[in-house]
Order: sequence, then C-alpha cells, then structure tokens
Amino acid sequence: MQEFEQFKNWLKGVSFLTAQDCALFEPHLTLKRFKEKELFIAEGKVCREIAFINSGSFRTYYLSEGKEINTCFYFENQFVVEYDSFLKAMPSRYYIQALEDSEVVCFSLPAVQNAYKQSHNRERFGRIMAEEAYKMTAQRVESFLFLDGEQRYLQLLESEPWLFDRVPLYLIASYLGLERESISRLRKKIAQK
Amino acid sequence: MQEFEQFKNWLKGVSFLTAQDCALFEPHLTLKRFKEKELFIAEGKVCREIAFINSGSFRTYYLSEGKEINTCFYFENQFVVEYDSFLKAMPSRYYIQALEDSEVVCFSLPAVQNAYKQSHNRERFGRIMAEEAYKMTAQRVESFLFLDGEQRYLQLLESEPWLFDRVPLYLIASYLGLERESISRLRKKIAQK
DNA sequence: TAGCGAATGTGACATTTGTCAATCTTTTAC
DNA sequence: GTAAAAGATTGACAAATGTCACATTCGCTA
Repeated sequence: MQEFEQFKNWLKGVSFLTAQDCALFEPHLTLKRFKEKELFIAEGKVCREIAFINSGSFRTYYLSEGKEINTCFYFENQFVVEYDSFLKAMPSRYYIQALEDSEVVCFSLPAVQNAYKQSHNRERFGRIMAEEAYKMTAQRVESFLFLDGEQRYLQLLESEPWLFDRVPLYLIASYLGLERESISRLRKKIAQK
Repeated sequence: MQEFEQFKNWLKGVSFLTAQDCALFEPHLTLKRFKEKELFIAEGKVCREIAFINSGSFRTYYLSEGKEINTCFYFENQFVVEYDSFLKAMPSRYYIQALEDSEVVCFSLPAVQNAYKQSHNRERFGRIMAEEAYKMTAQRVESFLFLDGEQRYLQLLESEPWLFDRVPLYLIASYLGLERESISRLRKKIAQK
C-alpha cells in the first residue's frame, strides 16, 4: 500500500531488522489524518495506538491550574504516543494535539506486543527506541540543571532551529520552562548584543 | 556464590525471566567494593561495566565551570552505569562516585550484549529497563516544567524521604537544580508555616 | 482591503533564586 | 577530647524570571 511506504522505508533504515521483521507490522497498520488542533489523545482516555508521522506535527501538553504546559513536540518520521498510557492501558495524563494538518500511520498495542513476542529483533528494536528516548530526556533534565533560561533558549535555537519556524513561540517557551514574556525579553536582550 | 545471591534474587523478581535466562549472567559477574568517595567512573574514561548495588550508594555528577552538578543518585538494588558511555564505548561525560562504602555486582557490556543476543527474554528485560528509566526521567523533566524550587523540594521530600537521611543536603540541592543556600532558605520558610 | 483574533512585544513591579561573605553546627580524624 | 574538615544556615544584595496590563504586529478571512 502506497501510503505506508514512508514508514516502511524508515523501518528499513533500522539496520538489524529483516524484511520479515518489518512485514510483521503490515497487517496492523492504518492510516489516519488529523486536522490542525485535532486531538490524537485526550486527558483521561487510554492511548491505544502508536503513530508514525508521515507529515505534520504534534505537541503533548497538560493542564496545570488551568494553564497549558507543553512537554514535547513531534515531527515527520518520529513516533508519537503517550507511552505510559499506551503500555499500561492507563488513562493518559496528557493531551496530544496536532499542530498542523497531519498524516500518520497507526498501529495498536496488541500489534506491537505481538511483534515483540514473535521477533527477537523487534524486541531489540523496542529496546533501542526506549534507550534513545531515555537519553534524549536525560539530556533535557541536564539542560534544566545547569542552564538558565537564556542558555536553554540559545541551545534549542542551535540544535533544532526549524522548530522556531513551525511552532509558535509561546509553546516553545512552555517547553523550555519559561513564560512567553520571558522569552520575548530574552530575544530582545540577545538581539542587542 | 554467596555474594551474588542478592542480585540473583532481584533477577528472580522479574516475572518473565526463566532460571535459564538468569543463569546467562552468572559466568560474567564480579564483585567489587568501593570506599566512600572512590570513583566508579571518571570523566573521560569509558564506562565498561554496569553494576548492581548490593549495599551503599553512588552519585553521578559533572563539572560545569568548576562547579559540581549532581544529576543522579543510586541505592541498593538499583543499577548504576553511565549509559551513554557504556552503550557506545564513548568517553564518559560524568563522574560516578561512591557516597558510602559500597558493594556491587559488576558485569561487562559484552556480557550484556551476549545475554541480549542469546535470549529474547533478556532483550525484553533490557527494553523494560530502558522504558522504566525513560519514564522516571520524563517525570523529572516535568518537575522542572511546572514546579518551582520549593515544590520540587517538597515533592522529593515526600516521594523519597530516605534520601535526606543518606545524602548531604547540598548534593540534593544540586539534584533539584538549586543552590544550597536556596534550600536552606526554603526549609526555614517551610518550617515557619 | 478592512477588520478580527491570535501571537508577540513592552514596561512596571513582585517574587524567586543566585551570589558572596560570614557564622554556626555536626562529623571526622588524630 | 580537641582540632580540623565538612555541612548547614544566615543576611545583604544582585540578577533572573514571573505576573499583569496593555500595545503592537501578523495572518487570515469576509
């Protein structure tokens, strides 16, 4: 099926997966589209699917005292899922919302678990994905431990500049643990240098 | 061997590992002792072993402008390792130091990789460990996103009170992304309530 | 193209946290 | 038991960030 090509190509890039390993997915894939602002998952619902993003983008956020706190962004060729909810079939603590009109390839938890069970390589794939996720998150913790707001902003600007083209600044502020006004001030200060 | 009992008991607690899976480790285990302040790994060295803590505790830190920043603590029945360095055989960016006299069960990367290769269950074990590590770290990111210093302190006090008995306050401050003076002030303020 | 709403920027001020220097307390070593 | 070292606290002040009110800019659509 044409619409799954992008995902399958991405899978092929994972060196140790055989064609057979990849094929384990095929029968479980479904294509979905989300309009801008549409929810992939709402707080309190169980996240039953993991999605590979063909095009578009998403953000994870939750409400704290009526205020939206952004925890993550997702773009093309990444997976979007509420991990905790997905793995334990527990209600999600987050909302995941499309930032742009998006197209994704979905597959369910049983499909993933089945793949894990049937293929050692797929299990390995799951391990490596989790390890990567851990490392990225650990790095983010560090950015809070030893960088101030300005440095976190500059670091993000350098490491993921395209983010600033596709995501409104006030969401990035929240992602960095800052208020939007603080980011405005920082930008002004930086521009003056 | 008597000294590996604690580790083997812990392994048995992982529901899906068979006796056979566990036994894969046995030939690769070595017991090591660290005196207080001794280094498990120094910055710039490659971390070649992962260690299960029988007794004692460790901390991870690195130097930023001459200042030690604590990123993590480890206690009995946990694993201590510099993950990035271990997996990629890259120089470690961190120091890992014994906080108390400690006893650990070590095994090497080849031993782990071998276990992964030989047993689908062990691979699964690796995946689940990584998933757990990810979830804990993600939660820590959140604590920086929506809690201020006082709230982070109170949360830690509630979730891991024993930490305050075994780790000097100024290290906990660093772990929370605060200066020790700030923690002192917070405690005073909280006591007054 | 005018008008509306969303996003961003600004200024004044409050609060939190950092910094530095000094002191007090507790633990450790001899 | 005493001196030294390590850890914790305090006060004064500075810097960073939050908060609130409002102004400006941008992008969309009627």
